Amino acid sequence: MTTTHVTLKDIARKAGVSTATASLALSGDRRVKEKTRRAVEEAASLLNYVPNEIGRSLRAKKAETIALIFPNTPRFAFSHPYTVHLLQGISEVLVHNHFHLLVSTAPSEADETAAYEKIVRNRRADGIILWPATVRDRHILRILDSGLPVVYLGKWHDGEVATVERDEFGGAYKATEHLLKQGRRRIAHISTPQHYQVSIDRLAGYKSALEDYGIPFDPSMVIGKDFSMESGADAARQLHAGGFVFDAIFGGNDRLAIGAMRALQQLGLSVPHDVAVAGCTNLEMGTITTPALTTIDQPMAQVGTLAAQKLIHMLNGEPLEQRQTLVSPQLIIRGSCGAQ
Amino acid sequence: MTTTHVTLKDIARKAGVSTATASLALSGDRRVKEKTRRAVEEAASLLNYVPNEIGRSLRAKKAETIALIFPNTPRFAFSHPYTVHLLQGISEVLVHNHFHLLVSTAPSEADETAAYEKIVRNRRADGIILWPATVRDRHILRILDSGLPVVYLGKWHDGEVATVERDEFGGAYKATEHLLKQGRRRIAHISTPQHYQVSIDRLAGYKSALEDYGIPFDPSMVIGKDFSMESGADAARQLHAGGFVFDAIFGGNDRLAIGAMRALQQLGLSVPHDVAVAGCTNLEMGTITTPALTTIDQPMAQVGTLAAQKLIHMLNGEPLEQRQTLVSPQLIIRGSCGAQ
DNA sequence: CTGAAAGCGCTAACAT
DNA sequence: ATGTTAGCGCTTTCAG
Repeated sequence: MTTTHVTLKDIARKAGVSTATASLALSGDRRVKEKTRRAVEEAASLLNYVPNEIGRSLRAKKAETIALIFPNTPRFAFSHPYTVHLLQGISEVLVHNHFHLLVSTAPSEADETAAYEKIVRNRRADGIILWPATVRDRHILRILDSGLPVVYLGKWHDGEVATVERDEFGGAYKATEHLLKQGRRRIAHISTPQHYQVSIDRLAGYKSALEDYGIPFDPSMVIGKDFSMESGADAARQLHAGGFVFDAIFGGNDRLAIGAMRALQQLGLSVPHDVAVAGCTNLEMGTITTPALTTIDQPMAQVGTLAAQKLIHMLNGEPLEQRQTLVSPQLIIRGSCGAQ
Repeated sequence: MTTTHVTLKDIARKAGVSTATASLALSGDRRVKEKTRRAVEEAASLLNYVPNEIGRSLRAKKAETIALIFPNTPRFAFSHPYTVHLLQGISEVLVHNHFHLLVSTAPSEADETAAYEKIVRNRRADGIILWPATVRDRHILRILDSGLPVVYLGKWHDGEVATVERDEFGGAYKATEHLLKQGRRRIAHISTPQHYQVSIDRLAGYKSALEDYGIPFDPSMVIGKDFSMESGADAARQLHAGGFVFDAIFGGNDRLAIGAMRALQQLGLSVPHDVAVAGCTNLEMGTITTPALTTIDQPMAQVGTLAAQKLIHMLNGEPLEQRQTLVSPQLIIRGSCGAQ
């Protein structure tokens, strides 16, 4: 039960040297005599010395810590399907570089600013990986302005800020194109709330694919919902009840797509025969539907890895090969679109 | 672009007082004159002062941070189905108590000790929430011995250590009992690796229910697998091919149960008519199988909440109402067992 | 009511 | 080769 903390002073005394020498010895500085070094090391291991990183941080003005900031409540942050993969990718890099990971969420939607400020300016972290909030969020600017190194996980207009961005536009394009390639021409889209950049991008990707295939965009084929399976089912029923002619649905995420698919089946329609369905986010759930869901996989672990690496480079003062990185999604073809 | 950090000294100078007075003023100490306080506060807000928490921590010998330690690699830690809910529960408490959350994983299975030691003794965190490792993990003892307040998220024999434990035994019991109540008598169990405490507990709960209903335990009805759907399918095929008579399966987790269910259906068996299936862990995926999966829900967000609250109490030197808390799982009845 | 001084644990410039 | 000193930013006696 080692309750009291053993400090450098303790081991210096034990080894019969000054704290300065002890410090140098432990850092392996060659100015200190071999014999002294050994004495110090022995004392350290004997007393089970572990340096107090707070003291070290204060001195060095760095914390060897990076913060992952979600400008959202914990509830939102940790229910997002991407979060775990992101955490995994980030952790893998950090753990190998001996950095700590601080995970920060906001107490409430109202109270964001305070939370940001605190993390950003209190020197608890040397750099920040910032999850994008809703597009209107003005607080982000503060973080970006704070002077701390930041990697932003989304689109940013200003070429100065480092980003790792996934290509949601391209993903949506691929999914829609896949439907088009299966001969579908009346493709509906269930969109997620448009104050998220990803929602905007997915809608745009969908439109762009239609355009490239000469299909005029029909706003009545886009139906806006939130993120749940139930919403997807609603949307499908709504499309059906509205008497719209449609032979495919591109869901703004997998939950929407799965909800829609099941609702269609309950209405007696066949997927993919009557309506092909594609999703986006690659939930494990999509592997067990009948038919299994064609979807878009975003390499979120890779996003995390790249972001962490980029940040560490910045902290080391090393030049970045690219300030802004775009990672490519992958189309996962399963049965729900009729290919395969 | 606030690059240079503004310190207490800066605002003291600006307000024309000493740093001591400035500090007192900002902390709202009533010894300082109203007028001075206002001057200091004004200077602070003018210069956009945010206290350096590293300095404060060094002084106060606490970090206002708690660490969540997974004695596992990031890959393992963040692919566990419970993790996100746990994080959510913990974050919610911490964010309201102005604590930071450090999430710590191990670089590799071999390198655990170093990782633990560092977090535990370097004073980066004031307390620890510890995710259980495999039962043989001896390093845990070090953490528990470190003198830092710890809340352990599992079973611990010693009544001294604070725990928040979910009742996996009870969950397995409930699931098995539910099958028994549906009149099933030949219940197989697909178990997860037995070097995890939860696996042992679930197997024990299963056995105990059988016993209470007067069914002799038959070891050949337990088949050990890992965690995946494919393993569940394997197990089901193996049971089927082995010519065992069985009318129900209790899966050691939902993936195993779902895999098994689907394999059985592919073999032409009906679920629940021929074989009832119950799982355990309540994945969203279980809601969309046909039939939907009966399962056990462990309130992991609540586990997180309780653990964080308990730890904060300990840090505040407040007495704990209970050192060890057991949270109760809930049986979620859906179609796969024939009830409902 | 306010300021001077000390010190948390560490490291680095500067002596010796 | 090692020790002395100073200081990172903060809080808290202790004097005044």
